[in-house]
Amino acid sequence: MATIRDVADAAKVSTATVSRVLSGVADVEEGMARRVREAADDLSYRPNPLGRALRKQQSEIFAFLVSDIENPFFTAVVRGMEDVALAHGKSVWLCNTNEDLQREQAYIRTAVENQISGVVVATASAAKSDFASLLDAKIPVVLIDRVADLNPEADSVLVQNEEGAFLAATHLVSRGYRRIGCVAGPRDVSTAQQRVSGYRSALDSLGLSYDDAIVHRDEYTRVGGRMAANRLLSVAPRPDAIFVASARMAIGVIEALRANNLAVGAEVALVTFDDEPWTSLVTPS
Amino acid sequence: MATIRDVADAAKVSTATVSRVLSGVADVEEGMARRVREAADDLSYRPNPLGRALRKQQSEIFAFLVSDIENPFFTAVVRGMEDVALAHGKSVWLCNTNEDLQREQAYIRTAVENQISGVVVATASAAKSDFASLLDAKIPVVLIDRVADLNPEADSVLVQNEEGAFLAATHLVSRGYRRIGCVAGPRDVSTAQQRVSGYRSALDSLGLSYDDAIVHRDEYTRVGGRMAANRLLSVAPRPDAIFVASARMAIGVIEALRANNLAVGAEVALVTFDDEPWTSLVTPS
DNA sequence: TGTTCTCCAGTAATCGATTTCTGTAGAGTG
DNA sequence: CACTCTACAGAAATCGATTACTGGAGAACA
Repeated sequence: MATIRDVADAAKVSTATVSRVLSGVADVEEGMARRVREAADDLSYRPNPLGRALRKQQSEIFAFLVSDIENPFFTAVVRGMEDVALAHGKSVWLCNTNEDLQREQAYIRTAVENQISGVVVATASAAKSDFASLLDAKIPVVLIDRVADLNPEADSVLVQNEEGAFLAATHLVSRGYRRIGCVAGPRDVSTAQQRVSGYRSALDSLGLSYDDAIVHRDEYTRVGGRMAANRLLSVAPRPDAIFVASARMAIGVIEALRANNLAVGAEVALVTFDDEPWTSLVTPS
Repeated sequence: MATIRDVADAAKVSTATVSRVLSGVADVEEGMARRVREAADDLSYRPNPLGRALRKQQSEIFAFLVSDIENPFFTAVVRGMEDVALAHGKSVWLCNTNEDLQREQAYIRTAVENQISGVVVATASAAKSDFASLLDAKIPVVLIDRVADLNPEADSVLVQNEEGAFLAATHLVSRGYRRIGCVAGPRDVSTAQQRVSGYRSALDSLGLSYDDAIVHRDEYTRVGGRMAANRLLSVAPRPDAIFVASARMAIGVIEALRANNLAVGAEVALVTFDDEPWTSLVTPS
């Protein structure tokens, strides 16, 4: 691994000149500049990112704090981020917080310490996630998919959760279902709140009453879906349709319906948020 | 952010002593050591990882080079790696090579430059992936899921691909199917080679002949599965069963069968490698 | 008492870059 | 011709840690 010293010696200039030539921050006499570029090329010199970050107090690395790496929605986002970052010569550091606030805080601390140049984050908790330490360190933050109550000023890229849920519930009503249950995500995740809210306002606007007994929350996972569905199906009178707030959960919900010998789409209708590859395989799709 | 200088000043000792106390490499008089620990505590000092890595020529970061972040198999691996790394105070840097050799090489270069302390990798190509530069830099490498022909000495954690494929094909034969096609992964990925090999030896051992015309390879994706299946279904005589070498591909295969109005499990039987959540939802499961 | 050894803490070098400071050569001006 | 200004390159400081080297104090021993 060649260092800037090696390049400087080969080109018979000082390290300052090498730095100036390669970063182009100041004018350097052309003959000298050419010698430097040739030496750098010969030695296939690449600046040591650690030395550079230490001095500049800023690394070339972005972090993506994702709440659940197994969620296909986020993996798709990762791919996009990485394409853009790589095209700009930066790297993406992917951190799985696992919906755990402490783990999120640990990663935030690591990001600050490593002088990460920017953070994209899907928060673990709408109410309790806090990015003040990043903002204090002047590290740009972009929220994705989920908002954070403590940092309302942060930039964000969101899904139209409320509108989507409204459409889904409206669809069920338009097909004649009247007692529509809801399997939703955790209470302190913003997307879960918004989807329940959209579901509720659809019922309201269509003259149906909202019934808390048939709205069940659990984790955004297959197991969470199954457990919420089991609670939901034990309520009398049983719902004739279910709006599920996540495709991950929908797997568990369908399993629960089958375990109860309820024909999906006939005895109990189902609409889910998200789009995962397998949704084309079930009947009805 | 407190630095070692701040701690040294607060405890009225030199930075060398602070370093020695906190890392415990040498004996320091107890009164002094206590002052240092208290000062570090008061200032909630945490060593700057960049400064440390630069001096020690070794960071506290592991990298996981994954060939396809959207593959649930790898995301499950990521979660496990992260649990262990975090318990040891290390971080995991996740890099999606997207089955692209150039991207893999770019990430390897970045890993070397950042003096990463270890790399786990699912190779992009069995024949062409090369980790010599990591090994030269004395960075430990562990291969996961896929082997690399150029680095046969590397440690690896693998799946029993050949055995699994053997069992799957044998299962189909035991159910009475005789013309068993195969939808496999890319030719230069080791898992794909091994799964085809297991499929083939099952046919051999059961007295069925291997027919290259009904073995079709494509990318380990839904689209790859659909395309391979379409090619497979156009062969006469048509196979009465298919061994699919990946669950991702199986989604595409099932779609192709349906598009051709072939009842899955009746007209054409199907067994797939892997286990994804949705496999319980299709009929037969 | 003088010499050697051990213990331990401070000084300074080091990792590899960037950037401020300093100095020199040549051009421009009165 | 003397002075000022500009351009540009090298010297040195800096980022924040670790660690080799240095040196002083006290113990051990002759």
